[in-house]
Amino acid sequence: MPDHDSTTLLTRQTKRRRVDIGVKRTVASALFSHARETLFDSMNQSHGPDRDGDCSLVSHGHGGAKGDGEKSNVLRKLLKRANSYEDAIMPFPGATIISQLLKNNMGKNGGSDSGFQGSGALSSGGSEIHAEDACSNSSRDRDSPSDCLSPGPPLAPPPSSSSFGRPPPPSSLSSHAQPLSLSTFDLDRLSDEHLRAKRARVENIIRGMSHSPLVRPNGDHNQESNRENENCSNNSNGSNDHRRDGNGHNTSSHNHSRSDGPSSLLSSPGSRGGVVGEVYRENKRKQRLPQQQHSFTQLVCSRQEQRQEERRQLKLQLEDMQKQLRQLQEKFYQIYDSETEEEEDNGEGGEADQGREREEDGNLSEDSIRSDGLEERHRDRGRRSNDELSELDPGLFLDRARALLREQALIDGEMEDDVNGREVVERNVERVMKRRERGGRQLAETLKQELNCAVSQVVDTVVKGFSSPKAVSHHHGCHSSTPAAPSSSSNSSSSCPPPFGPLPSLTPDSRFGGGALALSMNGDGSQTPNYHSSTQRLHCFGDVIVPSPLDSFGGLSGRLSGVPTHNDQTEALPLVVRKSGGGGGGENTNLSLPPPPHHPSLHPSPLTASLGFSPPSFRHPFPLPLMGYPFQSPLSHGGGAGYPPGPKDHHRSSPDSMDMTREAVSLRTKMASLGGGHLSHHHHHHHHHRQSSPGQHGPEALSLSLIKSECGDLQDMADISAYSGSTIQEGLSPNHLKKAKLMFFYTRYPSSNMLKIFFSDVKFNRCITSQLIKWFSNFREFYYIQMEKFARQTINEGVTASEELVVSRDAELFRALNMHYNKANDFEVPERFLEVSQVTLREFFNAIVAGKDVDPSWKKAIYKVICKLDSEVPDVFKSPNCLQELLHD
DNA sequence: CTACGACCTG
DNA sequence: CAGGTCGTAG
Repeated sequence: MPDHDSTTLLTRQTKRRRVDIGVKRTVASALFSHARETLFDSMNQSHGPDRDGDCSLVSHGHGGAKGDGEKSNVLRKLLKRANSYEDAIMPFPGATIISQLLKNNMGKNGGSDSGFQGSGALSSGGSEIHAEDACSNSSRDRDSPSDCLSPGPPLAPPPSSSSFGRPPPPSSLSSHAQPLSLSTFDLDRLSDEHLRAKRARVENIIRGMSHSPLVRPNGDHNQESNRENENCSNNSNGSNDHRRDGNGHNTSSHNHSRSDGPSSLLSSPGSRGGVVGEVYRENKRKQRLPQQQHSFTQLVCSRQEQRQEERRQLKLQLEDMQKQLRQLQEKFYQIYDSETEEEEDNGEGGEADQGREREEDGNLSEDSIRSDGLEERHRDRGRRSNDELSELDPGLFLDRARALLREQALIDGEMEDDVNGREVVERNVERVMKRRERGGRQLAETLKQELNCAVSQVVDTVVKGFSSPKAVSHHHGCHSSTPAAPSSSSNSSSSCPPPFGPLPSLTPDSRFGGGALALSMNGDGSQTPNYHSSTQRLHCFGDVIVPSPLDSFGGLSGRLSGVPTHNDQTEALPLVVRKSGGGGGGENTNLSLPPPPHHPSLHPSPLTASLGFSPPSFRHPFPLPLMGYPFQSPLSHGGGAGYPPGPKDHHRSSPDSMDMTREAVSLRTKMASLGGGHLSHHHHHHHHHRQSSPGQHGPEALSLSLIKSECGDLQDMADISAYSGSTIQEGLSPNHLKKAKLMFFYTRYPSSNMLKIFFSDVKFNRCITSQLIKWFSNFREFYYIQMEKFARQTINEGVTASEELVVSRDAELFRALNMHYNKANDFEVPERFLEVSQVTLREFFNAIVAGKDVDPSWKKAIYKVICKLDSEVPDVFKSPNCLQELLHD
């Protein structure tokens, strides 16, 4: 028998080789990348002119394109300087504006806490920003001939190294530190007097800005300045350096040590090093020197003032928005809290798990949980006070959100970034509106996310335009090399998932079991569908996952010293997440996915924005409970025994068992399971399930969904999400699987129509259908394998006549089959199945004996025969409760 | 092009 | 069991 097998196998094996793992992903990513590109383009366009304008401002009279470039550089330097000052003032230079805003809002609760969060945001967001800026800078530099090194390699490496090097370092501080080192640019030529005067002015301005609302345009500036420093300051022995000894001394020698981690905190951004770098700098200097300091100062000042004005306005707007957001969030949280409490009872038990579940609930599956409790919420609504209701009303929400978004968009427009921002906003709004029509509640959920995303995006965009109008690179030279797919996918996922920080961060934690750490992550990563190289993934994890979780969870975990009230966290989280999530933060959410940040993609704002709206499905934080959940578990223990739903879930939940692949694989099932438990009858179960599952699976689900948006089409996803929220439950549960197995005793080749009839309790979509079909396909596979195996076995045993073959209930073959399709043995296998099995076995036997198995497709004939042996499936199977009825017998 | 099935792989 | 590929049929 072995001979046959081997031959056939060999003949067949020649073909398949998986080249690409992510076809579907490609599609999604393509979308993202496209969006991103669009964004970038628009950004560039808008900024390009802007840039020139800026230059003109400065350079008028001094003439010459070169002059412009030089001046702009000077300006940048000045700005940088200002930023550096700010940094000194600001606890977390790297923090994004949003985070700053958050801090402000949270300010009441406590500086320390807010600070912490900010730092968290910084770690992830900051790095990204840096990277982005680096990219833009590099490109920009290229523009000016004299100013830069050749476009190629020299420039490219630094950015990437910085981006990669930074995050990994355990302490988020490292990221902060970078910005600080900015001071080392070469203004050596400038006289001290001038410098001081300038500094004083800038400082004043900045202080003023920083004092009130922490909003500061630096985020990008820092990055930019960093870049600048890298480019120009390396050789500066600088008079400037005296202020920051740390920076000065480490200029060239320590530059590369950034990646080393903490030690590099104060080190300057790194020189491109080498002779080339020196030459490059020299050129720069020469260009700049000729310029007149005075005019510079004035120009700079005026420029600064203008900016300040704009900033102030922006600031105000942002603050407003933040407040509104906060309100919304609070509302949500209120609801959420109440719900969670209700559901809390479900607690699955183990103390050990408690902690984790909590975390997950808090962070990760907030949304999911909520979505689960949609129905309950509805009821709750009735109980809630009117004002709350009004607040919660989706319509109101939407309106408000719209207004906010529009406002922001307008602002953006002023800033010249509007095109993109607006589009993004509008799109988001539109989407929101669409959803509204679909399902009220879900909407709210989504809206929340949308708002966060949109706001963050807009803010980012605006800020960016502000802080680094010139920084806008034509292109992300760095990115170019990056695979669009990965970054896009990750981004997409990230962009929205983190409606409230928790989601993203949680994933990582839960997934890796908190203690997992980078190492374990790596392992997991490898299993995950390949989005990026393992290395990249690792980086991502290190970057995103580690830092953000801590920060975001700080409150929950209690790691943070003065964890403020729950509310505080909620507020802060979203922002934090947003930052990270939005730009790179998204990565958090994706966590599992390769974060865009690492890649050159680093474009925080643009990417985020684009991602934000792209895949609606991604945004859904739905728990996507695994199929593991028997709606009847409570009712029928018997059924449960066979497929212990609980166990499965637990198993998956456990960090060790976390098998990305499996998880990913089961996406469809999970999605289906969303509604799975639900069946009209047992709402309780359903809820219970959800609760437990969301926490446990939330992360996976998210990542999965992201990974395989496949199920597809956005359409499907949307449908699913809709279902989850609505009464129409959809999804395949373990019970469905069991039912399918039992049905296999009657039919081996059920038509899709039949499946629809017999799984009427499932909302059918492409995914579900294909999944069911796949199930039966798998059943058949097993069935035929067994048949062939036993046929060969009997042949080997010397049986010569197929007539001797009889399949009885005590036959080994039957036992094997029964074990597979009726493990619990609680179902009486129809006699017909025995007959069919016997026929099949004999067919195989005869075919093998006849030597037909040499033909690669020798089984087809058998299939043809067997497919005609399907019998009617009892009507009982049409009932959703069939399992109970059948098994009880 | 989609749908479906077989086959292979994990 | 699910994912993927490939081949085929409509």
